[in-house]
Amino acid sequence: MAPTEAAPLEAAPTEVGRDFIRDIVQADLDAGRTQTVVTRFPPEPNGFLHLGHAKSICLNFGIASEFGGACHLRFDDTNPTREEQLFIDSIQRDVRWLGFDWGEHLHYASDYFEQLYAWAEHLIRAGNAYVDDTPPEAMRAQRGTLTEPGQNSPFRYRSVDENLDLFRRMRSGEFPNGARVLRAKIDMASGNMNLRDPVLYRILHAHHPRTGDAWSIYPTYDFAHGQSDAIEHVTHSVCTLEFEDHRPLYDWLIEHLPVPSRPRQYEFARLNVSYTVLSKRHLTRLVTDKHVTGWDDPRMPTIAGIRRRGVPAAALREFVGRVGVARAYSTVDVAMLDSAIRDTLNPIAPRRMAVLRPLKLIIENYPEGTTETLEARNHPDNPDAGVRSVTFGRELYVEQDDFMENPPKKFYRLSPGKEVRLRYGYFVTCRSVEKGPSGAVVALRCTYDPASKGGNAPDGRKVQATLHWVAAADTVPAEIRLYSHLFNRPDPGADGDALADLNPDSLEVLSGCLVEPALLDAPVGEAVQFERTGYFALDPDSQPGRPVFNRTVALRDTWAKVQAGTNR
RNA sequence: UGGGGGAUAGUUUAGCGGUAAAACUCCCGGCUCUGACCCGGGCAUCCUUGGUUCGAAUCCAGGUCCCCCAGCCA
Repeated sequence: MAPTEAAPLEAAPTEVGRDFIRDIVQADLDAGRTQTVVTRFPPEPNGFLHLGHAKSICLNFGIASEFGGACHLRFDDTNPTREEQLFIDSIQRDVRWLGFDWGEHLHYASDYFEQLYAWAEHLIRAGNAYVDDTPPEAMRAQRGTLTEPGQNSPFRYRSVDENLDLFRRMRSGEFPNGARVLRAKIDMASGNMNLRDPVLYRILHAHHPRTGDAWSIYPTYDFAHGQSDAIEHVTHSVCTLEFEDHRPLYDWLIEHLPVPSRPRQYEFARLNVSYTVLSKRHLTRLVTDKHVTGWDDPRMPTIAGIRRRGVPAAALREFVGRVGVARAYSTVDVAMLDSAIRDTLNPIAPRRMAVLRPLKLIIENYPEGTTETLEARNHPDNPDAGVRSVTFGRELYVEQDDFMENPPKKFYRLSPGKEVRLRYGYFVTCRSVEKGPSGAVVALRCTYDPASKGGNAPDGRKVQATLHWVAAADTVPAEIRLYSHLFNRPDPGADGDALADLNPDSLEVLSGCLVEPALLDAPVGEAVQFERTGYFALDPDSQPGRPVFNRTVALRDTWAKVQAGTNR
């Protein structure tokens, strides 16, 4: 039977049930509760975006594109005392780099200040909000505790007219910071602290990056967020778990205001990653206290730092996809990130040779004063990547780690009497070593087998190891920066101050590295594989003829594990 | 007896009454002109105690542990 017409008329089966939020969206669509899905990514522009934001960005923009909807980028700029244009710019750059497009939908909560203000008056008129003159400390005392109900403010029963008058005067700038606030009149005895007459507006004589000095009062997050969602017709307002307690307030405001749409808030567990921190507070401190060189320090878990390290956006998306979305508190092993980076880079990264810690190798039977050109593949599995020329000669450099004078049993690499292959080159055998005054090996004296040119011996004999190398006659000096975990424990700060857990060795700068000349053409930020070592990307700090490379991620190193095991 | 959430391998996640699935890590082995990649194999008292059921990670009841909330931050 040839079921020629069996192809379903429906488009490819929608990928349903990938996580509980997508389940909800699908169900809303199926039930007709939602016509077009609208999500939003709502950062406050007070810092750089990090891995945690990447999860939220992929979720919100991902849902929008999977369900044929839209995702807005909205700046939650309701607190001018901590927000800067620098962050607004960096956030847009990072979201774009991650591969997402908000189209026409670049919004700011500050765009809605006038509307929000009108709604505040609406609440006052309905007797649902009041101006409170209680000083902050007294207000805190009146709020009660987790186990005791709060006390009503003495200002709670002001007349609508008085409230309106005072609120307008707050707006006009008549009162100093902190003199009064506008509060929702809900329930001072609620078990949910957010419902104990939450503050909706506060007086802030501060210059706003976008509205300048037009306002002397600013809405709080709670008063701005849900209403902004409603104005933009956001259908699914996805945020992290710590806002769960705010949902009843979110809903209360939506229900008491004449908003144009009915958004719903859903929460998921925020991302935590081992050996790093993802709180703005900590990241800001790392930058301001100069524990790192900046927000884009390659050790930082920021998008900018990760990008500078050489990680492609696709790797971040892959990582986020592997991590999943759920409501359970969790900390992802940073090894999962590394794995996603390697898996993304392996099929596409061009191969090059670079010697990080050079050790001279002299081929005694190679004709002096001559060199030759060999062909090296740019990718082992992809012939389309082509080949390049590398220079071979009598004097070469190999990796110090690739030689041991007294090797342990499982050491495959070079040692006196041992034969190995130089990648794309010849078989060489170590005959003797030269030592410096301190007794350290400074050069290896070897012989080569001219018949093994290209990497294979005609007699079919095998070698256990293939080493990368660089020719003394044709090499470029480079600086290479090796990065490791910023913190030296998987849960920084678990015992107190996270900064006390900083890893003092998170950056190792290698200055005497030698790389093949083809690397001079490497584009900034795009990782290449240094064979047998790892993925590296050119850093903007590079000078002409003096490249600087960042290690994006190391290759898996089974030998290092074996060694670590035997040393124990 | 404040309110709100969460517990599935070392780590994330799937499972939605039919006898635990995937990725990462780790261990063993194979392959290899990268000790990479790749390919085999291994690694789970489903927090706990009871109950319902022919059958429970899934349903019910009671415990335990963990997280969030007392900003005029978001």
